[in-house]
Amino acid sequence: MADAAATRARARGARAGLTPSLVVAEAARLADEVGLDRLTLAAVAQRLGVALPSLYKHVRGLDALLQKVSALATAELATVLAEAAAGRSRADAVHAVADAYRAYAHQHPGRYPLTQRVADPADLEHVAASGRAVGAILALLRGYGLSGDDAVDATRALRAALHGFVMLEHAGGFGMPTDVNRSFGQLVAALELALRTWPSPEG
Amino acid sequence: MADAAATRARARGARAGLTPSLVVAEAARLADEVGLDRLTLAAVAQRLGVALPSLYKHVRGLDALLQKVSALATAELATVLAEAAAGRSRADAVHAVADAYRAYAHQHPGRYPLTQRVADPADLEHVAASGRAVGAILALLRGYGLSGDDAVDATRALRAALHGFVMLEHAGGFGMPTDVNRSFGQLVAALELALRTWPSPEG
DNA sequence: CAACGATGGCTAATGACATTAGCCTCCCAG
DNA sequence: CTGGGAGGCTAATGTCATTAGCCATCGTTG
Repeated sequence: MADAAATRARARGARAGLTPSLVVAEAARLADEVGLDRLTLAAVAQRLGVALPSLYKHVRGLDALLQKVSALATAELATVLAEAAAGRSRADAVHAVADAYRAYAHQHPGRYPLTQRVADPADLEHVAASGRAVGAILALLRGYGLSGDDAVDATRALRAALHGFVMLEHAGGFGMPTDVNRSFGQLVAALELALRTWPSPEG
Repeated sequence: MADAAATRARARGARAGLTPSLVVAEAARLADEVGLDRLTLAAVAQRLGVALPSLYKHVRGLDALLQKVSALATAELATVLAEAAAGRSRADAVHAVADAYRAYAHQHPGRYPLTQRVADPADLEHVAASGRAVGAILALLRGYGLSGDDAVDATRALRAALHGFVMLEHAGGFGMPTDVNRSFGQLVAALELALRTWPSPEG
């Protein structure tokens, strides 16, 4: 493996050539492979072929690393959602965005939960990514004529439903063998129905 | 404090009088006070006035303790939901159960997330508690004439929405100052609306 | 082209935890 | 009153995060 060769080379003095971005990218990959709970600085260092403390030259510590992976994942999710919404509107757009959201969570089970971390206000890229993600949802709602507090309520409802579903799904919380894809479609359809008469679901 | 006195007494040989239930109860209390992430065997032992390894006479280890707290919390939540549903039906019942669910999550921020752990099939009490919790939701749906796969879909939708909302809320994911109670009410109303025409939200 | 200083590796030390092993006392059953 | 299980304990081990401090490298600069 190239890693072992590189490690041997560095034993003679060569450098590993790490950067903060490389460390974050490897951490994100690792999280998806082994699970967020097993994302450890020790494991990241091993995968990068360096000793654990070397990582501190690139990230402040474990929590800062998680926060950076959060920023990365949030940016990725925002892009995925925006692409799904492009060229669609109303029910079509809602289902496309919902499916894209769930697909991202499935493809990146390790980093997905980190997308729910609140951005550090000092991390402008992270803040911007969060804004883009919420913006993708808000854009959906414009098709229903929603804005202001109503749009905030509807955004929260969509986020809660999507997040809750993929979390329960990933936790294995759906015991019954009943088709999960169908359940998800029903949930999204239910919300879409409500959007049509928001904010007075009664009418 | 009595704890210190008890500790001194035991230094002379007396026993602490722990039981698995006492340990689990203290762990649950601690989780709510300091957060699930800071629930540690070391902290539980300290609160009970014993050395850390002593806990192993009562629980198999940290993960087993978390699983037992999960069983406790699930049972509590099931009771809360059943009581909320009692004597109500349709929209009245849906809102009461939803409010009770959220209230439990607020009152027990540490143990609430553990209610989403899947029960160990060997832990019959835990399995029963999970069944009661799902049963409380299913009971709601009978008022809408739902059963079979439709009821499964609707149950998943309700659980996902409720779980997602309280998780985002607790994570501080709702940045805007807009009234969160109102948002929750809107979400529940939206789902209730969909239940009326389930499983074809189109109609 | 050589010296320099910042950069990016490293080892060593510390401290929190979980876990296991093994000891010793208490308390109850006989 | 006595023997043994139950329920405490200390000690040892291993993993991990974090900090301190060392040293080689490499780009820059005189």
